Amino acid sequence: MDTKLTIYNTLTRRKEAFEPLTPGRVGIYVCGPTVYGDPHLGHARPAVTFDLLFRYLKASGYRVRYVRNITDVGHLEHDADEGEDKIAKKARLEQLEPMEVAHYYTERYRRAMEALNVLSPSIEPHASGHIIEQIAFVQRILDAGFAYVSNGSVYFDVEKYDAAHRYGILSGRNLEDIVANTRELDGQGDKRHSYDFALWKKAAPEHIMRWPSPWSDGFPGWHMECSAMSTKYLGERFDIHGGGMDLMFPHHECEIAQSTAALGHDSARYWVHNNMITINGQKMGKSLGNFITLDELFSGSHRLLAQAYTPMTVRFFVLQAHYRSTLDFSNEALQAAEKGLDRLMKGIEALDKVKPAAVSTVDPAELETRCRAAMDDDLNSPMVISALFDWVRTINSLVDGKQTIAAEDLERLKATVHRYAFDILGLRDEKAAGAASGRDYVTPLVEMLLAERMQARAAKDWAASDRIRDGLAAAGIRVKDRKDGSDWELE
RNA sequence: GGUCUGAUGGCCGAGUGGCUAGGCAAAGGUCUGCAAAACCUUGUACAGCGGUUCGAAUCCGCUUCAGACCUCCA
Repeated sequence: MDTKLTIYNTLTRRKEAFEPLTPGRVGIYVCGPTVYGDPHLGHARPAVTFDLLFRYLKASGYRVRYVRNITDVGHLEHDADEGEDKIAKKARLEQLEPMEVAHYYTERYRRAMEALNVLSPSIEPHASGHIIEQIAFVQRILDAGFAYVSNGSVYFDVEKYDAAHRYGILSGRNLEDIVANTRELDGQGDKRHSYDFALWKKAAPEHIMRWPSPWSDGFPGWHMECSAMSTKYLGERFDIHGGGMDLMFPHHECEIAQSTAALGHDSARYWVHNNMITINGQKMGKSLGNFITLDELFSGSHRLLAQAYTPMTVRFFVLQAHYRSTLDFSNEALQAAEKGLDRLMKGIEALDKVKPAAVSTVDPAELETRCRAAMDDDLNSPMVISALFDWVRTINSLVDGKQTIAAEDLERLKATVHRYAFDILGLRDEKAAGAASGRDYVTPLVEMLLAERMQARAAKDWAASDRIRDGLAAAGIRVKDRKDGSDWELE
């Protein structure tokens, strides 16, 4: 709780000191995925970004309730009469139950998140499980006079709201801009104005996903779930609301309007938005069809991929850029991340080889100070990584004996490195973990062969030595000679 | 068209009025029977043009270019 965290608040367009509403506790709501497709690289960005925030707040001593929703209903494919739910549409195409589709992709999403070492949120509410709350929320807005019923649907009255509270505070738009720039779409006959948005939609006869309500059999509008569920689980006021920048308008803007209309005040204090991942300079997204799914990334099965990348490489890649910058995908960048991560992990492993000395010529407090300052400065993970890399060099010089460290400082250094690399950045030493499990199995064999090779080398029988090395290499075991023996690792 | 971001060395990517970010690649070196691996050393870049300043990549203006949102999107 002793952080001096500053965080960029989209609402005010500046970095602000973070002060929780309730001392020692933090409530966070983040817009999660719409589960009608495989999670892609773009989904990794907010997941990792807010995981970083979640981890840092927890590591700083806060008790955090982190709510990340699953959207399994409510997003319209098209507006108005064509209002066929995305989930329902896909379901019909594939002859599946909507919930079957939603469940399938929810599981896929969870698995991908687990692979990325993204912690499970405190609560992961489904929109479909909160229809009652959403209906109640719509009713509150109606009661407050900021919505109207039209032909079985309920619409938000943007004009009336704007007069009372001003619409557009998050995205920096005013109503005239919106009027001038909102396209008139077909079939909006039920709305008074094109910029009004649906709170409840009456379902067309063929629409599968539908629930009874006071107004019609239908389904909630696509901004409703976040207002209803954040209020239910975090209260009428909570600390942080996060999501991708592309959600700022209209989604988050409408959320603010809904909450303010129903509650009389805005609910989230800090609005935090991660930037996009781009590919060839363009946003990666389903609408552009240029996205790479996480599974494809992990398996290398996409025409744009030169190779497979481990989940930790992807995580590290995301963490190497600041969350508010765009991050451009390329094989070169992923490969650089892969190698960099490898170097970092090897450096951390080397910590175990450091022998304590009587005095320290290095001060691990420097690392702690730098990492903390970086995290406090709007979650600057690239700076944390930079500090860790500087210390990898220091660790290597400690191993070489060029620098020395006392036992107490060594423990402190280990604790700091682990805290930032593993607990806060959420990295995992995949190779070490994989090797440990594989090693048990093959160790006796490999050790025996390496002993043979040692003898051959001692006898300067290079042919025999190389034969053993090549044989091991063919089995996926890389031999690394040292002065006094050999190390080996599984590919 | 409106609103808003950005332009950093071969690549990715931080930073920000004066001090080496970092990673990858590259070059050199250490080690080594060879190889691999590992480690060490090396980079003076900030779109262009003006302006403010003792000093600007960092602030201001203009120009050019790129992107995001304005429609579902992480």
